[in-house]
Amino acid sequence: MRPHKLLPMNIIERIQHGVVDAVKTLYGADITPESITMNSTRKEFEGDYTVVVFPYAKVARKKPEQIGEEVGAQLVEQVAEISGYNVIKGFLNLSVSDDFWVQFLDRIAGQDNYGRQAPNGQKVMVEFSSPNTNKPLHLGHIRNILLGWSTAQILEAAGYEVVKVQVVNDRGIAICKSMLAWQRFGEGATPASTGTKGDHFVGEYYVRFEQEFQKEYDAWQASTAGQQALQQFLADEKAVKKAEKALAEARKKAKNEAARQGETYTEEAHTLERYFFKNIYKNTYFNEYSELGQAAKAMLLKWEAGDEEVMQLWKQMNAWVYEGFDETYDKLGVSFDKLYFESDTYLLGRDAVKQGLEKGVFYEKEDGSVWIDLTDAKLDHKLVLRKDGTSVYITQDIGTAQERYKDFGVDKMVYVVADEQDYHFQVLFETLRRLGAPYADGLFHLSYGMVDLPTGKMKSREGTVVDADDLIAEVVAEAKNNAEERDTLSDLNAEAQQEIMRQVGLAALKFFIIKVQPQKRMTFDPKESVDMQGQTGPYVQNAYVRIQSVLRKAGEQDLSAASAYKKLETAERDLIAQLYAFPALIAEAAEAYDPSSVANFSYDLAKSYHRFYHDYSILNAETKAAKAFRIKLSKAVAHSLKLALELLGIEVPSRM
RNA sequence: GGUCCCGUAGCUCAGCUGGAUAGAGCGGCGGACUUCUAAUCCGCAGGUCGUAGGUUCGAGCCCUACCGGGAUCACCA
Repeated sequence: MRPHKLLPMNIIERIQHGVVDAVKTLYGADITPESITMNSTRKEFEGDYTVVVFPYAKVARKKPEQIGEEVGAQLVEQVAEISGYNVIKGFLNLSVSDDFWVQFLDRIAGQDNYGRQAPNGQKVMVEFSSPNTNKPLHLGHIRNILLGWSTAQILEAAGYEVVKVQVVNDRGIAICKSMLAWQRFGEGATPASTGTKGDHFVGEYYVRFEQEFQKEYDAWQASTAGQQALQQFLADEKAVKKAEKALAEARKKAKNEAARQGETYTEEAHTLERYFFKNIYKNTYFNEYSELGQAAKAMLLKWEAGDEEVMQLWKQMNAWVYEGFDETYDKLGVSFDKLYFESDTYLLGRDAVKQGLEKGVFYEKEDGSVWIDLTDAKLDHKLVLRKDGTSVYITQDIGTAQERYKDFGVDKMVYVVADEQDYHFQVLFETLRRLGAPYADGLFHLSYGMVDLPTGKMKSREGTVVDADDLIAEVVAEAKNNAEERDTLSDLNAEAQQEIMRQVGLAALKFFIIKVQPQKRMTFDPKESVDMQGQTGPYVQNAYVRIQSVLRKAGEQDLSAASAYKKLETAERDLIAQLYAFPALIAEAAEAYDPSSVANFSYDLAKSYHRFYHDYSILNAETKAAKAFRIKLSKAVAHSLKLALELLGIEVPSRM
């Protein structure tokens, strides 16, 4: 056996350097290691890694096949870990020695933290969830929360110190609507008195407000004032033309939608009059005529003035909501290091604007409003302070970013926010950059696509929004059905069973959502989300559970015989190679802020293990060495499966 | 109209900095449990990678145009 010393470079880098040397000595050409195209060898060919040698045909002035032969021969000679090669067309397939893999497995077998990088001294903040406090969490929040949590875990594994935060949108007209409705129609009811979860309780009053407002608005539309508003609009040719264009598009969409759903499309639902009242005039009505609108606005003013009664009501309602949110977060298994409340931060940022104005980052218009000119960054002019000196959304975000930097001194900030705010974050980041924020280069908007249902978009107005709590209950119930059919847990007490079903059900839901790349819009089919077979969370958990079962049966084992195992099966090499690639994959996932790649990795690893498990016996392996080796390998696979799922926020049961 | 994102099998999705015959799962069909958990495994069927050009030894991936879906272009948040 060739002595193997631990080398600083990994096998991939060693191959690359070997190729650089070979090309230099054989053909006298200089290439860089990064320029080499290297892949894992495809299953149908022999080998572990493949180097593409087409690009060297020019400098070598030889056929790709010949280059492959020459480089391959030299690599076997020069790189100790390469045991053989074969060439097909321009592809040089390299085999890594079994020795190397066996020793690698031996090395990681003792590492409790394999896959996790040492701290890199950098600190990153991840903001996610950030709900409004006027209604409960829904499916969209779940995607956000899972992405945020998972990204935070991945960054931590990659060596960052991570601070998880959210901005709670606890103020504004929305919560005032809930407050007002409760005041008028609540008759002193509480979550406790009605047996309702706090966030749902408050959400009901928000809905109630909207219903009452709609009633009021409908009546007004028929009134003289309403008809006058309509006539006035109809007289404005330009406005009508514009509306008709938009209306035509809306009709087209509605028709397509109806056709897709097999429903009938009615023209009456899309008249110009309806369009006017629904899409053009509603805000004006709310702000200028609506009694309820006036009352809600008055309440907001009182809140801003610190009116005691309003403040008390506000605190009460938000407290109910937080109680509900906490329950949902608990069920999802997520937590935060710090909460920022909009009621505290909404006035921030004005000082920053003043300083920026002095530095010339912003400019003032004649009316006193303050703007930033981002046209040279291919963006537009953007208002940062109204003429009356009050702030807008982005002002607050500028202030909040600075506040956070003061609080934690982070190097990076990741905002997990849906892609409808892409433009906002471009503007925000560019503005912070110009203000000279030291963390400017570390700003990242983790933008994700909306979640659609098989029936189309979620629309709160049409009641098609999928509630987070309902969804969680559903997947856990489905896990329970599955478990009962299987009857593998009947010797456990009810509590232990329930815990496993919770873990399995949530695994199905979480994996289903995280496996899709963030930037893609995703279709959420409730039926598929509770699937537990195939490419699912429970499938990955099951691989782990099978290993635990084997390990239980194996009992305490002396695994030293494993090093005598000399000839690896293909399935075993596959598994070890995947384990080998794991740390780099985590690093890439962290760099790209992409949890979906970790989900895919976990699935691939589980799949390889399931196949291995099916094809080879572990406890009844042909030799002592094979048995010890396979137990060792299984343990290492279990460790990486567990870590991978942990990075996705998925727990692993030891039975299921 | 300007800008951005997406378009891969019936459905849901992978496809790493361009590399071999484009891969999984679900659904369909057919097999494998007296043997370590069958929430598993194996086989079959299923594709003009939205369309048309271009760059390249080589394009699902890069460039251009177009088509389809979505978002955004507020002194809303």
